[in-house]
Amino acid sequence: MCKPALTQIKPRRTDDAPSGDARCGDCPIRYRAVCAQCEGPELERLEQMKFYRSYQAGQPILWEGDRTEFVASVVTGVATLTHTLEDGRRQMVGLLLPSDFLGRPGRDRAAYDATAATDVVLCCFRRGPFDQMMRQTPQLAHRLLDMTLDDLDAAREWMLLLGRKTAREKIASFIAIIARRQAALHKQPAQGRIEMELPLTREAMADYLGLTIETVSRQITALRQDGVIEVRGKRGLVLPDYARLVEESGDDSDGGLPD
Amino acid sequence: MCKPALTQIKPRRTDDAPSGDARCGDCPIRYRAVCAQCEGPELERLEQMKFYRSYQAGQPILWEGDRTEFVASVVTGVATLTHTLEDGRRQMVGLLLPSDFLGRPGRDRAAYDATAATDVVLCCFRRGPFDQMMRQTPQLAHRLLDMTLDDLDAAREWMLLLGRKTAREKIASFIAIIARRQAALHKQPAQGRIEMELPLTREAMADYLGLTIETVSRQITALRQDGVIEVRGKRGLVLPDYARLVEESGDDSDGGLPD
DNA sequence: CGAGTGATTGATACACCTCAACACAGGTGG
DNA sequence: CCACCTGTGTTGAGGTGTATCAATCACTCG
Repeated sequence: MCKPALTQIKPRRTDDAPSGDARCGDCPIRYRAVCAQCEGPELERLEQMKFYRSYQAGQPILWEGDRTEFVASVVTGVATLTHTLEDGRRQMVGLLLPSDFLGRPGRDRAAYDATAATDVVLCCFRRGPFDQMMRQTPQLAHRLLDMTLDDLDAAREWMLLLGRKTAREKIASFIAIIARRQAALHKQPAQGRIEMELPLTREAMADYLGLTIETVSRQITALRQDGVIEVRGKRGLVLPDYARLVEESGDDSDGGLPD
Repeated sequence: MCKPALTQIKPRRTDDAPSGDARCGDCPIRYRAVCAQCEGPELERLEQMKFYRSYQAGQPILWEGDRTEFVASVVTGVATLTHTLEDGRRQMVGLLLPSDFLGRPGRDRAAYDATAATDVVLCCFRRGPFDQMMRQTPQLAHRLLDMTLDDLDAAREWMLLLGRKTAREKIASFIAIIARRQAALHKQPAQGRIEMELPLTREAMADYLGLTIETVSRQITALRQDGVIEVRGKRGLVLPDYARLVEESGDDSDGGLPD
């Protein structure tokens, strides 16, 4: 049905970033991440625990089945979660943008491959101490529950896309989701003319949408020819009219991923 | 891409079941539902709050956008969550079996349609009191977090199915999931010869798997002709060899839905 | 320059959808 | 009792959207 993954991840590794420089108070995701509702002594405790890690675009973060030593928040960049079948068919099952949470408390093995799609900085916590703190800190557990419920909603929206949308609608939906989340970063509503950057390669988009690279490429070409999008290089896009794109996506009420 | 939903839900309604008869101690899902880790006074408080509702097969439980007055655990039967696009394309996004939780704390509107696939009994809690209790009872919040994380894992497994599996693999995967969960109810591993009952119509299966009714029917016929399954009436199935079915499903390590 | 990677485009194949007819069981009413 | 209807599932013929296979292009890097 689709080609085995031939692409080899480059084996280069980034050393851990010099840890603990940044203060939580200055953190760009301070009020959106899992730590959002922690203050005072609790924030202090997290601050003590945390350490940063950086990954270059294309680097693996975790392999399915690996022991996980840490959980983490994405500070900057984009990471992906993918499932792989024995014969190499791959499906992306999660797209982690800044403030999203990576890892599952109470589970010591990764359920999916995690990969850096762009350069990524993670704010990590060792699993043991973090689990312990979660048991003692209700607002941390509540925040994580909220975020997980948002993830579940996003996953279900995504299932609708995978199961019932055409290739053209899938591409339009994907671009709309990215546009909305980039707009949300600047605290603006997505509307009118938008310039944006795709955070994924065509291959990763294909894995996200349950398509092949070729189909992704063809549909992008088609949307360009129909004036729905303009293409600027490999990753750059201009949306002359966001509403037009949403029309193409198959649903106006496009809920989509949590911001 | 697929036909608008023409099926009309029969307008018959069941009155609420005589509430509060059953004691939590006798509940068949006592140690698997959201209340599993509550004891003593907490269980007592839930017991006071709870009320039962019954729905006949085919009845709607909630419409997308409805105000939700309660959250609930499925006690017996099977319910479904579905998303619908304006043009009528439908995708099931959740399959709720006994002990699964319905509803989202902290949200007052339903995000999807919920429907009784078979006759269903729910153990309900009014939203306000339940939310309040969740804020005061860490083990309740933790249990719900755990269950939500399981749901998220299941949704992601499902995404792999929707995005990358063939029709035949989808059918085999679905049957395997149901077989495993039915086996789990009897606390047995799924293996060898299994007799089972499909809890869904062909239409609901199609909505689950992102297929059409016709394709579902054809693939079941094909699996029957290949000796992978035997068909007993509309809903009955015999699996001569569970392992053979799993082979057909595309993945041996078939994680799937939480039990 | 050549090698390598990511993306585009074209020709063809086929898996699944669409439309349509039919089978079968259960219920209802004359 | 049988004719009729309705809901559910099966089967067939044909069309189409996307995958597959393959060639080429644009860029970057050594």
